[in-house]
Amino acid sequence: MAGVRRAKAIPTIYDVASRAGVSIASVSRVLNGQGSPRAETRKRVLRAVRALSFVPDGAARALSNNLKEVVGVVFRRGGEVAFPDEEESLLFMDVINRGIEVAAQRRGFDVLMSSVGVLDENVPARLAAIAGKADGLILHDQMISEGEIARLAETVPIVTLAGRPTPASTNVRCDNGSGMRALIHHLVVDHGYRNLGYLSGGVDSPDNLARARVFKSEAIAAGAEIQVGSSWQGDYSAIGGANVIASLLDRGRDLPRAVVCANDQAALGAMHALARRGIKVPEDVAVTGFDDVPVARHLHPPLTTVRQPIKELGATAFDVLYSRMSAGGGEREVVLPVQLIIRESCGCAHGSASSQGRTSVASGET
Amino acid sequence: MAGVRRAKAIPTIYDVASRAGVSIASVSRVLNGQGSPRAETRKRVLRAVRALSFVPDGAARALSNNLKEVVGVVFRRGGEVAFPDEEESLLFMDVINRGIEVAAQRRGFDVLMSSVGVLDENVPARLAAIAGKADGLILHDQMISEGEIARLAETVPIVTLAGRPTPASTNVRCDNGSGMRALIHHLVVDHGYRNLGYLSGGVDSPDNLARARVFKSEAIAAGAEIQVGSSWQGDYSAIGGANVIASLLDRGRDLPRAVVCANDQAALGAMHALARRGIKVPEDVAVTGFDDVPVARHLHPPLTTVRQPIKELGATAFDVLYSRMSAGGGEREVVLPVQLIIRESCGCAHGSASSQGRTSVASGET
DNA sequence: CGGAATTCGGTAAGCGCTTACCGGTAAGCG
DNA sequence: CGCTTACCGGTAAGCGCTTACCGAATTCCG
Repeated sequence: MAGVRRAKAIPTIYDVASRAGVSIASVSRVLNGQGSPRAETRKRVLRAVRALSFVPDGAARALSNNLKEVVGVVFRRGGEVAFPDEEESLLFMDVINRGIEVAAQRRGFDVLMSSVGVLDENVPARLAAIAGKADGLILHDQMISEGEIARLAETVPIVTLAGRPTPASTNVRCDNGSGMRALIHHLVVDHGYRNLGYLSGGVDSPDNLARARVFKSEAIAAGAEIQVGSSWQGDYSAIGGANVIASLLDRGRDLPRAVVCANDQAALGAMHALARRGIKVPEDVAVTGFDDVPVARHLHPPLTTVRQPIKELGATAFDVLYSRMSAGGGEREVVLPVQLIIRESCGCAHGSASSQGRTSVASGET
Repeated sequence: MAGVRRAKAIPTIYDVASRAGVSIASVSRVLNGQGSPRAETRKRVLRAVRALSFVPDGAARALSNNLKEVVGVVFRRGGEVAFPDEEESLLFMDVINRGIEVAAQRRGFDVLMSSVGVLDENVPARLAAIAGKADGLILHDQMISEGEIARLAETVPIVTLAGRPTPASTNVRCDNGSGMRALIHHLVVDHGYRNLGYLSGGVDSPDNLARARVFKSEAIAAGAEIQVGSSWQGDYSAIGGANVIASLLDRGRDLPRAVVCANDQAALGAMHALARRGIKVPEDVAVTGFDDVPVARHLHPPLTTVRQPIKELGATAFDVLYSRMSAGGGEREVVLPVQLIIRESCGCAHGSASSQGRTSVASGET
């Protein structure tokens, strides 16, 4: 525990009260607009507040009100950054967080951020610490088991992002199914690719699982061949994506006509690896991503991907959490629509219509 | 004020104590590792804690310890986003925030984020609200007057980023002087440009002022002509930068050989505007930025700029704040070194050494 | 084996705020 | 003019936790 302990005596409500010549109740009342203090009283209190630069202590208010007006957001801090472009992709979460922040602001809440390192042990304890400082929690990724979520959810309302709903928590995610469906349709039907590979993301990621599932069923339904499996196992990172491609090539495997990546970062890595071997994208192999992080449009060629409504994801997470806090319960899952963003890495020509919408909304299972 | 009020009775330390058959003091002691509870006692407490999923209330702890272990970070939420590339540039602050978060983590602190809209009135009140919830404050930008900072600083320690030191607060910034000096040297001496314009940032920004000042003195000392003034007034935004260039052109003014922009975003806007008029960068006009945001290297041509140690800026801000919290007082200003990043927008050829370091450290005034 | 030195752990006093409750004063009314 | 009704504002309890203080139980030593 830190050795900090503020020393200087900062003014309390008692100081204000005595300086204004009223009781602490009156001070509190004028500060919170409760009751109906006389104009005279109000004026004196306000004067004293100003004179002392009084700022009411949030902890005391929270304790008294049983409401902190703080929502905790926990996310994973990545390991090392291997690709120069990767760092900015990390910012995917930052955009979500902005969304959360803006939504929280509307309700007078502030956002308490806390990252946990990939190799931090005792994550549940860290989460509990945050939980104690907040009225509710938003969890990025799958950072703890469902059982642990359930247990924590007994203490604070919880909303997960790109996780899995539990009886005690709501999950907010994008419509992986429709996105992948639209993507495969474009690749197989529009471009006529007959052989696709799925470069997967984290094994335990629900998003990845959903994308993989739809990839398979949709590609097969469209009559294309697919390549999946352990040699196609990535981890959402650029370096992971590059490794998959590199080792496939090292073992002399034939690459499919199109590599569908679980997310943009993996696609970025894959494209690097391909470029290093002199394989042309999209002429030799098409590559697609998922997410539409800002850098996607700057890649060479610009990345065809599925856009997630990133900011809305965050805002929705907060709104759902807020309603859980006030009402309790609530839906188990909220699904936001995605949009297919066609650029050039899929094989579409430079000048062609660069963005074809394909939007779908769902609110049940995918 | 929100109408939320948690209903479900969450367990308190009393519940734990009675379930474990000990006093609340003992519970507190085993939870905080104070005193020397007997193994038996400890075991029973821990069991009860587990059984109840007890999480100590942060507000109560904070109140009792007079330490919240929370640091508030306040930043400006931008207005509308005009250029597609701009959104990601906004993330400049997010990187700083990451730095803060990581440093905070090391001390067991969490970060309370709060943005204030450009047109939010009553900013001081919002700041006070954050101040009440935190042990210290980190302020991005110049969001309130020095007088207000001083007043707030009576209540909580304050560190500003890219602001101005006050008797009561420390400022953390990068070494604008050396960066600008290196840049001008490169432009005038290496490239031989004799005529430079400074596309300025926000008028009241200390960073902008410092950069402008050194731009002038250095360019003049090097024997170059300069263009500055109200027609060169931008506001750090891409749209602002574009407008400056556009209106200069509209009025038939001759552009200088090189446009030195106050930051990367303005440079981005300027390059857009130039491109729209068919003016070639860097052949006709060279353009440079400041900050080295991630997108800088993706521009066409890649942007020559001055790199700020963004993450370190954040980490340093926290460290300084932390020492202020524990010790009080502390230095008035901390200056971090920058590095000139030479890419192509200054006129350097594609294949040439793409990054020439020029680093300098300072810790006083620039 | 008795008294002193230790150890543990319980009791209670806050930390700074909100608010239920109630008493006092002033206004309203017959 | 006396009594009821409102209206203000003060007193005090309590939010959940930490910890100073002290008594009880245990251990140690002469």
